[in-house]
Amino acid sequence: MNTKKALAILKEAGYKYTDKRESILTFFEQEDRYRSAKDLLDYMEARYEGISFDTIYRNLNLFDELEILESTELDGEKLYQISCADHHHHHFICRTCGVTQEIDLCPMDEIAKKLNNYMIEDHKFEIYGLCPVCH
Amino acid sequence: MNTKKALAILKEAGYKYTDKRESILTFFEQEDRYRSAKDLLDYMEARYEGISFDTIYRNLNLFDELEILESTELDGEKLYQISCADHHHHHFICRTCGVTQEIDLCPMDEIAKKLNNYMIEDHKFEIYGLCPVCH
DNA sequence: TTTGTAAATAGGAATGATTACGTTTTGTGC
DNA sequence: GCACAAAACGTAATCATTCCTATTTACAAA
Repeated sequence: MNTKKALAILKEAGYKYTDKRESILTFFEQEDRYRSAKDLLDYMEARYEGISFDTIYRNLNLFDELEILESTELDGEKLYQISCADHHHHHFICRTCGVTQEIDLCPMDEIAKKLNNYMIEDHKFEIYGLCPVCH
Repeated sequence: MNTKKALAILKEAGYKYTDKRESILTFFEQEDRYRSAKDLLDYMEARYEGISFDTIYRNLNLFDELEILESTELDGEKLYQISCADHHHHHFICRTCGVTQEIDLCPMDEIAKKLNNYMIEDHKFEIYGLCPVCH
């Protein structure tokens, strides 16, 4: 995923192109790791004085829906990063810097068989720790 | 885990025995599924007029630390249930009623090998959906 | 049984993340 | 350029949780 592709997805879905949206995408493309709404707000406030929470959160939710971003929830805070692959995968997540490492192994197929009468909607498999740089 | 064993753990760790703590344990023993702080508060308020948030949250955190309860975080809310096994395991969790089904399969051993330079602290593997009763 | 004291609780304020909402501004198709 | 719907502003509200101080209580030692 890159800014160009993301703006195409937005246009396709009938959303407007704004400079704030482009900035948000640039932020996530540059960072390429999990970042919080607060992190984005700090970045945006430096560029757009008086930007509102509404703009931050509305766009984060929108981009998440459109799968331009992927999200997770850690210690009571939602985190977002630029969508990193088009196939099913999981992540190692660095608790210090938010960097992720893709994990392609997923045990769901095996497990689904054992949950016969259960309706499985989704699942979360994440590994937490410190990346090589942070420890 | 049952109330008796939990009270023994409390005593062992030097914590006091109070009727509120016993009530909290009774609640989770009866429920035997993930419940929120709010659920517990409702239960406790019916029994102890004017019980404070502090008592609810302090004891939830304490019981979680002592592994009398196990916890997870779902949709921005912490959930707790009575500790259900003494070996490593994961859960299917029903989104409607909070009932859990133990999953003994864990792919971490295989994955740890692939994350050579990473310091792995912990991991979360949860399956969400509807239990046989709720769908 | 009484007493000292550290732990537990009450009551409510504070915090932090997120959502809501009425008003104003701005992109975009015509 | 114009009209209109979407986006953003500014700020209040909400929700879960934590924090704080005064008061009460459980428990152990005398």
